[in-house]
Amino acid sequence: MLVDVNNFYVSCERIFNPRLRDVPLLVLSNNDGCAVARSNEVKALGVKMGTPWFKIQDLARQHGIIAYSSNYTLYASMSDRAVTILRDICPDLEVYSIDESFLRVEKIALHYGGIEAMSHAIRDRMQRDLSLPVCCGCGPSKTLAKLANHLAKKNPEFNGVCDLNSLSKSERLRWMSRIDVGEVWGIGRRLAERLRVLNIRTVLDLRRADPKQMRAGFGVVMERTINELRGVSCLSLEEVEPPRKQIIVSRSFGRPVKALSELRESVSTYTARAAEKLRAQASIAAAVHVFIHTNPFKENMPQYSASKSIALANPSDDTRELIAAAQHALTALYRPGYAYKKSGIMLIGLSDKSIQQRSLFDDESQRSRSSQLMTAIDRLNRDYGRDTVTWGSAGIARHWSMRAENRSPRYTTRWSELPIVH
DNA sequence: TCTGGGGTCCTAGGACCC
DNA sequence: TCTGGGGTCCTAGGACCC
Repeated sequence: MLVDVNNFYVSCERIFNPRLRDVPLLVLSNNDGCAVARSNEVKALGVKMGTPWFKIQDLARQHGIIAYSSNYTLYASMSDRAVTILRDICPDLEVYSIDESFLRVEKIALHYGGIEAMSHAIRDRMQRDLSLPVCCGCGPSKTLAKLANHLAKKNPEFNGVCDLNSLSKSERLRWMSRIDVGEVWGIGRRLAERLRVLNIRTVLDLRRADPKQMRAGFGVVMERTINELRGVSCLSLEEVEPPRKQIIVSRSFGRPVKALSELRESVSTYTARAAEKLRAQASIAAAVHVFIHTNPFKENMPQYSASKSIALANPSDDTRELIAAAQHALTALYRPGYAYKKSGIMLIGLSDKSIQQRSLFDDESQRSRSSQLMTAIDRLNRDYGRDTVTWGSAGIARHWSMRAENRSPRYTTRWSELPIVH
């Protein structure tokens, strides 16, 4: 079963601010760039996912669309609560994204008197405990559960719940013949285009294609997708989240940045954040990759885009070493005279900290001091809030930082931002 | 003024080994 | 006329997901 929150970010904003409930509401990407979540009212006005905010503003004024900056602290916190509830109902669970989980339900559903009853129990509980609307889709493979979820979401007659197993075969095929092939999980824009050339236009067309033959033309992923559509499960439930293989932190700037000193602050800030994530999953990085670029949408401005990797002498999770490497890369990349729009860093070549290869000149005492220092800093920042202890090179004023002009309070994670009831 | 951020997997091709 | 067979590792690029 796939459980998916409807319009997740928008729904989070509505929990603590009931005034937002019946108005057209948008949530914008970082830097207030484009629409990443839309209420049903906004979808009805024809606003597409990813539309730049400045292109919607006239429409917004006409129809009273309200736009919020994204509040990832709130969304992550609500996501954690949702997963806690789902795990309580069904422990065989894979967290697939911030607002979706796959559940293995065949046994547990029996206690609820079937999948449909279980689905409604999930919907009621999410509504009652979190004020979050969800849809449940169920099928014999992940791809079919995804498809069922799509049906539940788009067709009111399903009432938010669709179990493909409970439909007759002819009903299943009829629904499949009505859905565009591009809606299938794993079929993106490019593949959908290529499939249409072969006259494969609907989910049913794809289901009828020959898996072996399609593998030759499209690769193994396509073969799996077709088999999954036929009810042959090829993708397993991944209950334990594997550690990340790379960690990226990057942001667009709130305004164009020209000075190397400001780029340096941004790169240190992002590296420090990436290093925290690295330590949180008990990994070390073998190399640091830095990139900077100008605004590609400004076609009449001089463009520059560059990136560079620096390998560390010894894989590390020490913010000081990672920042030093990142700054070294930035020095090599920087060209004066450009208006930079974005910088970012990647930690790559990640491996488990507990099995690290030491070098001939390794200094055990230094290494242990480094670990203790990083642990202490992480704990201070966790207990007393981000940036309680910060890095000098990351700057203080940070005039380059991203725009977020209408962010809601962090209702669930800050004492000072708790909602107040009058 | 103005267009996000963070990931994964697969494949082809090159370089190299014996 | 005419130049093997079997393998690994790495990287870049393309596709996808939310």
